[in-house]
Amino acid sequence: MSQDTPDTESVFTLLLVDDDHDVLAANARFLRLQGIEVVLADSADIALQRLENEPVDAIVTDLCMPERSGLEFAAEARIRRPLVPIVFFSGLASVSDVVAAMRLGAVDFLEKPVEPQSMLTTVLTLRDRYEGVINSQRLSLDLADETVPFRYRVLAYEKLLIEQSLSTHDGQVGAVIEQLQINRRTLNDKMRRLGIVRQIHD
Amino acid sequence: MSQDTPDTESVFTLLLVDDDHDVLAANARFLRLQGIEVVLADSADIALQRLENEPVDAIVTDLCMPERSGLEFAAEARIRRPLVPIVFFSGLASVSDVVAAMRLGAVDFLEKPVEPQSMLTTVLTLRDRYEGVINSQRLSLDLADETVPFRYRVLAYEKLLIEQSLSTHDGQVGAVIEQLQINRRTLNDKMRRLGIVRQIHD
DNA sequence: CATCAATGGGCGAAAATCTGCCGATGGTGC
DNA sequence: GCACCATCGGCAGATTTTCGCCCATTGATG
Repeated sequence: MSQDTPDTESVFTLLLVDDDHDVLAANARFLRLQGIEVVLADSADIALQRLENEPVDAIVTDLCMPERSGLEFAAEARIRRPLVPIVFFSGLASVSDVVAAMRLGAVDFLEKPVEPQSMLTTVLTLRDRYEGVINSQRLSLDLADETVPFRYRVLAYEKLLIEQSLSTHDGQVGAVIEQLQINRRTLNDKMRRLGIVRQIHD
Repeated sequence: MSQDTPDTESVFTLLLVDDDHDVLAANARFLRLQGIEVVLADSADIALQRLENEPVDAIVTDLCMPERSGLEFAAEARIRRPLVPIVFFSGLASVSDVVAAMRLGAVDFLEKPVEPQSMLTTVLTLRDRYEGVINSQRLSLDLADETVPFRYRVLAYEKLLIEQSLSTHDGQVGAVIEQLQINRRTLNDKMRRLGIVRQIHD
């Protein structure tokens, strides 16, 4: 509802990962000047921690990092937040790196040196998509915990999908049925089982 | 069940696209020797025609072609056959080309000169996946695609969870059972249904 | 060769889910 | 009031999934 609370649900937050502190700080400053909320991490481990503890809506990460590479990090991040878009950047990317990154669900791949402008464009695209697709629901569900049993994780995902579709269609169940190609009766049952409450905002 | 029957009831057909006739013919001969059903096209236009008129289960195409590039072709192909996997190969691929290709749903990207063996491996992978797809409807892993029906998206997520867990535990099924807290029998069934192949790297 | 651990899979009963049929509710327009 | 539309839910049969029991295979070990 409100918009200037420090952590509303409507704030779009970017997780920026780079082991080079100077580049990290410079990029962060630039993005913040453009009004993007940025969270920083100078290693994959830190990034994973932040990902678990803070609401993150998109990730921009370096590919080459000591200890854990960007690819490994992305794989881990994927487990915790399957729907958060990831953008890579790197100077020495081989074709197979790019393929691997895209397979992990990368949205884009920027080449170093990254033009501030092109990074901004990419991030703004992510934000627009975020605004468009998800309004009220936060992308980061608590699918985080690896100790959560398989069944519950799948249920959480089902719930997320339905809530997402509901919110993009303004609570229209009929539209959800059509989009998800799911039987009406089944959808009703699932909503009740998963505790999904349809709310129409007029 | 079966594995080396020359013409199984489920015929897997590959569409091979390359503007270089010699390369095209050579690759086709090689693949046919391996028992792959191959359909040829020496241009994007021809390929699109064939795609419309003949049953094609996978596409392998050159990226650089006169008139219409591999990317444009793939985009068109995508419209006509959204679920057919596409593999690109090219000698001079830029990062942005690879990104564009993967976005168009490419499954892999091979670099020229293409080793016959690696092309074969890729194609065989496609065929295996195709077999799995036959069994459990279709499962082209696309967690982001919103046009994919609910059920398939959930199945894709289940597959992702299991594969992730498998890979973090180095293929140890026992560890997966423990982590996901899933019944061993159920896991086995799901793996078979979802076409998950456990691969141990020693 | 016997044994053990890990895994895959057939069988079948129990459980869960899907889904068509039908009635109920609430809002809108005539 | 009545027709219409969108939605929800009970009921029950069809379908799918789960999972215990039991056995086969494989690879390592004694």
